[in-house]
Amino acid sequence: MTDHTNKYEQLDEETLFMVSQTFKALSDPTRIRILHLLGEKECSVSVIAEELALMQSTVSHQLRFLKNLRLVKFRRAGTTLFYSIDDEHVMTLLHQTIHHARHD
Amino acid sequence: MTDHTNKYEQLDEETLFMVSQTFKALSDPTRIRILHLLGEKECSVSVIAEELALMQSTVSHQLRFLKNLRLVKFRRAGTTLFYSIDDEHVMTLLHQTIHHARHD
DNA sequence: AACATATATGAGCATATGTTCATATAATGA
DNA sequence: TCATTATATGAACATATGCTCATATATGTT
Repeated sequence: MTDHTNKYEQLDEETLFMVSQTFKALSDPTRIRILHLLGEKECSVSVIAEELALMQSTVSHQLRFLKNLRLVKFRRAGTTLFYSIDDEHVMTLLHQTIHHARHD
Repeated sequence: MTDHTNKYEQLDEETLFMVSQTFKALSDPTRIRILHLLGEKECSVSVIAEELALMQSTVSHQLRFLKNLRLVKFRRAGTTLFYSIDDEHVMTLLHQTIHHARHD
């Protein structure tokens, strides 16, 4: 027999954690600006800092955060590290939301 | 002439704020659980508290937060308030991200 | 090796966030 | 009106967050 009591199915702990982490990454203006810039072009830390008028330290801290969540990756060229997007799905979320914010 | 310097176009302040607010709403496990439940069915405050094992006060505070951002709405029936989803776009973001979290 | 350049990191600080407790408000019924 | 039920609210508190400063690390150059 099919269960017709229709009890609500909770989100499991692990999914809940992953989902909240993903949205947390996108909830800070600085991180949004960094991701949006990296969506346009691969950038070094210093270029990000310059384009967005942020302290090098601030950028570096936020890049570590984004790297831990595997939203960005980097390649080394001498002493310079070039960062780029590593999660297209999250960029899709970002672009959808930017579009939504602008057209409502 | 077209500008070939290809300067990066910043996100404007207002968009940045709206986008970060939207993601902030989705960045907390309690709010995610509430929204996910309301996505299944319209619920009173006390039912939400019971189903999710949360204090009535906690639910009420979070509902105020979500109501301020117009993510939920409510209708009154006597002393009971029935809350429901008021932003399908944000629910789409949530469901996409849940799906993504589960299938990677 | 000594130095310069690019980036990373830890500590300290101010602010933001989420929960709980106690209480207020609102609608209903006796 | 008084009591009851459902919800909202403010204060207090603990924790999380993001920035800045100072400094460490890593690579390349002379």
